[in-house]
Amino acid sequence: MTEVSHISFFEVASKVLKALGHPERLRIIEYLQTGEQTVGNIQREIGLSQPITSQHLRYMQRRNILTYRREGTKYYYFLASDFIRKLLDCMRSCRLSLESGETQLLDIFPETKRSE
Amino acid sequence: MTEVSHISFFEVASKVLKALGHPERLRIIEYLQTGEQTVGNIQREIGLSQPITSQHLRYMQRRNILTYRREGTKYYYFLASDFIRKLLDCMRSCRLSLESGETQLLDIFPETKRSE
DNA sequence: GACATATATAGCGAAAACGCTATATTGTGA
DNA sequence: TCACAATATAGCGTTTTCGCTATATATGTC
Repeated sequence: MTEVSHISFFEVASKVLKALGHPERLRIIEYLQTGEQTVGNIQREIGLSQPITSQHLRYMQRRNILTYRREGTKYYYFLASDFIRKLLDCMRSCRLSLESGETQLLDIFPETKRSE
Repeated sequence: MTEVSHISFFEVASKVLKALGHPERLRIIEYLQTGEQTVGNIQREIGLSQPITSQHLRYMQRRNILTYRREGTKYYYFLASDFIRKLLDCMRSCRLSLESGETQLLDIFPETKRSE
């Protein structure tokens, strides 16, 4: 019974959000939604170097977003909790709302050049 | 018609998530869900110093999460887009799922001491 | 034991975030 | 014009990210 009760939702949520605030990590997380994967598979799927992949995975594992299971020399990483899965559901919902045009956000990348 | 089409959802989303990955900023955002507020009100509500408050607001404004409106010497900040509002809805849904016990996440704060 | 495979870890430099103190800017009213 | 109120900005030191290269570790195979 870990007593985390005095830590507010904001502390917890912000920590998770921060950990997901990286494009490659988001891609990894989404990839893992279909189930556990080895480091090698993740690496090839996302297109990252081996150390970078490993570092992102470890980063998220330390923050309890991922866990892993070992089998011989292979490491299978997977989503650590239903909460993360719930969050991913939310993300997908937001994504759809964006892509359908239901909502939009103006110029998250204002540095984007037009016609160059 | 800004052409952001070649920038994937992951880039956009991660940028927003990163910006929200801070407890005080989350609090601010949630506070603004009820409508626009002056810097002073936000500052008092969240309990931050004036410069810190201003900096967080500017940080989020630069990332197009907030916008402001000026009236005399007062600055009214408010949520910049429906997408952000949608995201907040998702957050609330996740929050409820956490608090109701429907989902949980184990030890996001492992450094938390027990009985000390 | 030699070697390959799969993955983790260390170390490093550049960049960004963070919180703080001090100061500048701008509008308002006497 | 002077002073005040509301807010922004600058500058600084510390910490955290980030991506990279190089190396270590552990397991399986011959």
